[in-house]
Amino acid sequence: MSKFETRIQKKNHSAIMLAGLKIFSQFGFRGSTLDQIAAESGMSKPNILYYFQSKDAIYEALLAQLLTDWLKPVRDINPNGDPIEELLTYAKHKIMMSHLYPRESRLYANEIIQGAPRIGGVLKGELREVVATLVKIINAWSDAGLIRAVNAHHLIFSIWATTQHYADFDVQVQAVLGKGDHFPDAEQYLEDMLRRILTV
Amino acid sequence: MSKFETRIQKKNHSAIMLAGLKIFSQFGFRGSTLDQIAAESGMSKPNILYYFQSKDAIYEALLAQLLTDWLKPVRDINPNGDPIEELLTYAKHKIMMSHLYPRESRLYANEIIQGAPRIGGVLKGELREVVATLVKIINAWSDAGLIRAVNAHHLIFSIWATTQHYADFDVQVQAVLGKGDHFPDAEQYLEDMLRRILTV
DNA sequence: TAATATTTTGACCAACTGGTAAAAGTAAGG
DNA sequence: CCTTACTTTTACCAGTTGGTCAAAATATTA
Repeated sequence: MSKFETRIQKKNHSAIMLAGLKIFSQFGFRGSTLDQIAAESGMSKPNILYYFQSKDAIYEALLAQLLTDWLKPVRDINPNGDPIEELLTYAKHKIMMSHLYPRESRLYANEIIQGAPRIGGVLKGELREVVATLVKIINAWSDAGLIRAVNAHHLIFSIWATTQHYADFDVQVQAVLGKGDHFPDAEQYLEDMLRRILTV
Repeated sequence: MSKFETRIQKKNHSAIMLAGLKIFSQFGFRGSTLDQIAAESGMSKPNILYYFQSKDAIYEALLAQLLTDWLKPVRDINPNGDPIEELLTYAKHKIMMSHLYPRESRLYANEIIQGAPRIGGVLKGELREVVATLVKIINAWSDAGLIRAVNAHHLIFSIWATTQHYADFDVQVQAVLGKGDHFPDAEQYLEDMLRRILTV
C-alpha cells in the first residue's frame, strides 16, 4: 500500500476527506451522495473515484482516522497522576474536541446511532479494551481512597455523553441558548459536576 | 382535517408509523426509503402513499408525535415539589423512555444531528420556552437555598445527554459492557450524580 | 344482492444513484 | 521539446428512488 506522494495527490486526497467529512457528518452514510461530495470538494465525481475506490472507502477512511484520534487521549490518562486532575484533563480535552471538531463527533454519532455497521468490530475490540483499562485505573483510585467510589463505566459514559452533546446536539443548544459560544459555561459546569462526583 | 375513522385506516396508519419509526430511526430521513418502510409494514409502496401524501409526511407525523410526548414531562415538573425529587423523577422518566423507546430517541437524535431542518422552528419556539420556564424554576430553587447554585441550562443539557446516551449510543454501551440490561446501573449512577450536584 | 365507496395493486416514470470506460488534458523528467 | 506517467473529463450505464395512475379487489351500505 503506497502512500500518496505527489502534491496533487496529497491535496486532492485531503480535499475529498474534508468534503466527505462535511457531507457524511450531516447526512449519514446512506443519506450522502458522491455528487454532494464532488460539489463540496470542487471536483468531478469520476475524479473522486480516481482517488478513492468507492463511496464506502471515503467513509471508512474517515472513520479509521477518527477512531485513532479518539482513543489516544484515553490511553494518555496517567494512573500515577492526580486522579481528579487526570479525569478533568480528559473531560476538558473531549469538550475541546467537540468545540473544534463537531463534524467528526457527528460523523461518529451518526455511525453509532445507525448501529455501527462498519465499526462494530472496533467497538467490541479496541474500544472495549481501552475502556477496560481505564475502568481498572479508576477503580484502583477509588480503592486507594483518592476518589469517591463510583461506577467507573457509567462515569465514562457520562463524560462522553455530556461532552459530545455539545457537538452532536449543537443545533438544539443554540436554539435554547441563542447563538454564541457556550463552551466556556459548558466546561465550567462539567468541571463542577466531575469534582462533585469524584471528591471523597 | 378529518380523523381516521375506519378500523382499516386506523390499523394501516399506525402500521406505517411503526414501520417508519423503525426505518427512519435507523437510517435517518435521507437514508430511508419508502420501499423499506413498505417491506417493514407489509404493505405495498403505493398503498402507503394512499395513507400518507409523501415520505416527508410520514417523517413529520412521527416527529410531531415525538415532540409532544417529549415536552410533556418537562411541563409536569412541579415548582412547589421537593426540588431534588422533582428533578430526579424527571431524569428517571427520561432514562425509562430511553429504555422503552430507544427508537424514538434515535429518530430525534438523527434529526438534530443533521441540523434539525424540519423542526428548527419548534426548537426555537416551544422547546426554548419550556426550557426557559424550567430554568426559572431551578434558579428559584437555588435562590431559596433548596439546591446548590448550578447553571440550570447546562444541568438540563447534562440530564438530556446522559439519559439519551443509553438509547442513542446503545450499540457502544453494549459493546463496552456486553449484552444485557444496563439501565438499572445507569439509573443509579444518574441518581447519585444528580444528588451530588444538587445537594447544598 | 346490487350499487357505492374504500382499499390495494401492477405497471410505469423521470430523476437520481454509485460506478465505469475511454479519451482528452496536464505535469514531470530526460 | 518530447515522451511518459499522471490527472481530469465527457459520455454513459444499470439499478434505485419517490411518486403517479388507472384498474382491480374488497368492504360497506341500501
